[in-house]
Amino acid sequence: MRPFYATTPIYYVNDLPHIGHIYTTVVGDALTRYHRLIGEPTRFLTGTDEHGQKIEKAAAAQGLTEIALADRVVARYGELWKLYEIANDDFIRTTEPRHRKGVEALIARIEAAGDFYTAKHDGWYCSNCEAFYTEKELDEEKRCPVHGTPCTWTSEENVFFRLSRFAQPLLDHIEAHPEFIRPETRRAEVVSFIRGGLNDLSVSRTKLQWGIPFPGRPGHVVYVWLDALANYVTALGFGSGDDRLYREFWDSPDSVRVHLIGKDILRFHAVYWPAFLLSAGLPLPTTVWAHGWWLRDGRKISKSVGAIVRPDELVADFGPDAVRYFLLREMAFGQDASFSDEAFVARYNSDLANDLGNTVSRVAALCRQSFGAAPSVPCGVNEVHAAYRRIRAEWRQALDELAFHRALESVWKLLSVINGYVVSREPWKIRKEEGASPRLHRILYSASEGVRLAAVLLSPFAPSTSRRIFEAFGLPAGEPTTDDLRWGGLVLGAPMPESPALFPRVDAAQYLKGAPAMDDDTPKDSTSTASAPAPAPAPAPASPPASAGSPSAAPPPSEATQAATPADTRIGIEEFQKVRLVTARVLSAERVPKSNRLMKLQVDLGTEQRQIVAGIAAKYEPEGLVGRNVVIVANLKPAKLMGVESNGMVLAATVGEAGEPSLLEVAADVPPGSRVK
RNA sequence: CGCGGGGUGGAGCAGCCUGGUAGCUCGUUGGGCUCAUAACCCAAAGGUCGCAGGUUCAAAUCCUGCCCCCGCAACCA
Repeated sequence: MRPFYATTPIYYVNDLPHIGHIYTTVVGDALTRYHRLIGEPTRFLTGTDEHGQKIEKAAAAQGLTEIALADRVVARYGELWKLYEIANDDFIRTTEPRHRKGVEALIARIEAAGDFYTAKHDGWYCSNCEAFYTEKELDEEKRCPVHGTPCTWTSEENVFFRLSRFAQPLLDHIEAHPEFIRPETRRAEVVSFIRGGLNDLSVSRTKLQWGIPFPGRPGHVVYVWLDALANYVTALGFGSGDDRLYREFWDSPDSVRVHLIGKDILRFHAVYWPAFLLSAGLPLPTTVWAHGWWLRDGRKISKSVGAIVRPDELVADFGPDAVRYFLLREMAFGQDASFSDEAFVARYNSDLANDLGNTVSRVAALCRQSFGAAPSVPCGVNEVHAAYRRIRAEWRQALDELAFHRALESVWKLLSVINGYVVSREPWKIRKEEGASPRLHRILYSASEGVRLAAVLLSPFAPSTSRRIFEAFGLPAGEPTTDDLRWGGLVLGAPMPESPALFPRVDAAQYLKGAPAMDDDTPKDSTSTASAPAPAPAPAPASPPASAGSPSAAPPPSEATQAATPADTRIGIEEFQKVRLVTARVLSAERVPKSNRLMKLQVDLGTEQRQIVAGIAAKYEPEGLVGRNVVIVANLKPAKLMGVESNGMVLAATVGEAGEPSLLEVAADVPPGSRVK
């Protein structure tokens, strides 16, 4: 019995929960449930990363204390995980005393190993990333490559970690443990990164207060990543008086320790974290598993159809298991996958309604009609049983490789075998001819037992659906155990309650049309959102992965956090008049080189001529622009876009999801420079 | 040389690590069944596995080069 320990990254509380977070967490939950099902001691951890400058700033901006801000987001995660039936054993917050103690203990060990030193560190610092960049990484404006915001030349004394010492040990470890970084492509990525040379890592900050004070270095706060990564052991009681869990799940030769992460935070988990552990003389994780990203397939049909359906809405409409199933089935684990409403509804109808739901109700109905209860004569030799043995092996192998999509495929194979079996035996005919004969009992026993076992195999993925299936066959609805994986668990003659359809079919066309319509028509009076779990964090096309937040992670979150405040955003006429709108004629237009959106325009304002850069190149051709009479904002401060100066702004309507521009134009006889108001 | 993903029957994908009859879902066509959520079962049609070389008895799979799509980022002042 190898103890199994799975973790998600701890999520940065400056970020709202999105599909990436949900995905990683659902994966961790399913994986842990699987290991529990096969009889291993398990532990599943998730949590939140709450320190760092971004939090400090965000809290200040909202007039809250940092901890109050974090509390809010943590509450949200709590609801979300409940909604998705995430059975995490623990939830760690980096602001908890137990975490701080653990971090101090970890640092003490690294310190004792002599792997810290203090040095003056200057460089270009991005406060969003909380990281330094080299000249090379910045553009001429010294802007951060991640955020595009200006970096500041900063000079501070930092504590450094001798990361450079660990290049070879890490390579050796990776070499000796093929399962350490998966999938393979990620492993190669890390190896080449390490071979490129490792610089010592600055692991303290003096510019902020919101963090764990660096032991023995007054004025220094522990760098967020060193702080955050440590959660995987601090949550087990590392460095505390009671480290039993730590000894069982981490510091034991048997235990299997899996970090599930998004591929964007690979470096932190596969290089920095193991290096910290090596230095501290602690065991490394068994496997760092980097999954892919959920991309949004936006362009299939016109934008009005199937544009945006958020996981929240899907859960409301279809239940958490449908979403869990979709996430785990649709993505080949490790690769990117795309999230589209069409695919969701298709899977829902064909897999969940037709295959799973229908098979359950079909077999259950046959039993009820024939016996008014579960079959009471067992059967041990039949094709369902034979197929099950094969399928269970496939299922296990797939799950041991974290190939959730294949494991689910196996379960569906079993369903198909059951359906084929039922058709070939035609129990409805037997019932008419022989009544409730022993033969009929045996046949329906095989089918029912197949359904029960399918539900057991499905339980890590869709726990509540499994329970409902058990109930339908009069079985106890608890979490299944190893014994339940054996053929023969059906309770003979158990009363079978009438049960509603597991997954009622939906009309795909109607649904895809209907869903966005609600978005468009309803003028969103803010009160109507009350029933929806969370206002959708509406960001762009791709859902960034679930990151343990910070440096490499997603762009700064939108202001959606404030949500629900129906502030009066109307302005007075005076304010509007500050904006000087005039008409202008386009004299010439050319694309800005290397840009796919920017167009450089020379326009005539009547009294003057000026250059404006507009983000319309995706839609308009230069030739088609010349001579047009457009409306511009004339009194806008000049700015540089991709190095090209822009003196004003061309007005255009923004159409649809993609934000396609449609130029505002006025009649040809309006002279350039006419005031627009 | 910014980072990354991908090109496999009509659509969406798996298989590639660990070479050896090309597989799944949806769709199409024909048949069956009527217990079941207009669900289910059987069968069929449909593929130069992006291109070109190479390694090999054998390549979708390994190596080299090339072409093409897509996402992110940089820019929609």
